[in-house]
Amino acid sequence: MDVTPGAQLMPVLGQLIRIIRQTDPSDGVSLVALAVLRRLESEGPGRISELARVERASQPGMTQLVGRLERADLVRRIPDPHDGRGVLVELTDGGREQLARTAAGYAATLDALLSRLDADDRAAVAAAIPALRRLAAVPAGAGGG
Amino acid sequence: MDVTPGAQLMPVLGQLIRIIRQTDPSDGVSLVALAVLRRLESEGPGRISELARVERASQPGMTQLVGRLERADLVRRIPDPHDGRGVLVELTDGGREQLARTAAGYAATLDALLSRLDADDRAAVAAAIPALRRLAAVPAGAGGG
DNA sequence: TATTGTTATACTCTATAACTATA
DNA sequence: TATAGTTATAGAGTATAACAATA
Repeated sequence: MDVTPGAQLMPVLGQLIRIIRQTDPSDGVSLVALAVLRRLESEGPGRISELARVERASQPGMTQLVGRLERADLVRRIPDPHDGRGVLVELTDGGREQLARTAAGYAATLDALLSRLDADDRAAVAAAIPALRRLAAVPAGAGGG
Repeated sequence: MDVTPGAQLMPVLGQLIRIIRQTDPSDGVSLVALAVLRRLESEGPGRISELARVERASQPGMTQLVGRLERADLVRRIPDPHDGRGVLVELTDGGREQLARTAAGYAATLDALLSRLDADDRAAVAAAIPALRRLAAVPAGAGGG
């Protein structure tokens, strides 16, 4: 067993996430919550089950998260006109503002960190971003090969 | 406000962490727990307060995490011979084995994901790993420049 | 007095199981 | 029967405040 890229990448991801999380807890918008808001903004209203699948949460977990977001007036539930069982979750104006604010806060934390690196390192990170984005977008359940 | 590297990097990190977390929950070893075990292995026994600082957790939070790890026989507490107030946390043999197992599981998840990328993307990620490692190692409290 | 660690308490986040309503 | 969503319940994880013991 040698040191694979995955083995090197993993602790780094954990550490970065912990740094990000601790920087801006005042907003009260967790990373999953933020991901949901972001998705609602870019894709429009979405179903609970779809959000759960895409964000890799359980359906009850997503119900509860949406409940918290609704109580904070960041989203609202509207009935799905095409399926009486379903619910569409929609971003409110407040949710849109909160999304912008929180995302900017988290981004600023990372940019501050990046600013401590030298130019070569910054360039290496920037060059890897599209690849990392594709890495994160690998569909759920995709095994190795 | 344009799209900074931090703004692009942030959602990717969140998504990757969620992927990693959901891949191998059976171990019961969280990412922070894993980071602590890893540190104990590489640096030897450490103080609660030191672990809390390095892993960016509160001191009570670290006490509780160490308590969970101790209950699972992954670490043990020994008195600090140089300071009656202090405690040294030490990895057990079981903890070392669990660390190897869990780290391998998480790494395999990431490597499987990486294997779905094309060669250029994989190279870009590999090239960025040292920079990302330095990014994650920026000391706590270091503001932007 | 300051530091180290623990206990008490509360909250967020998430999961599984059981349930309701619609398809 | 299958699917969409909710409720009930439990547990991990983490924080702040208050405390005990040692320096």
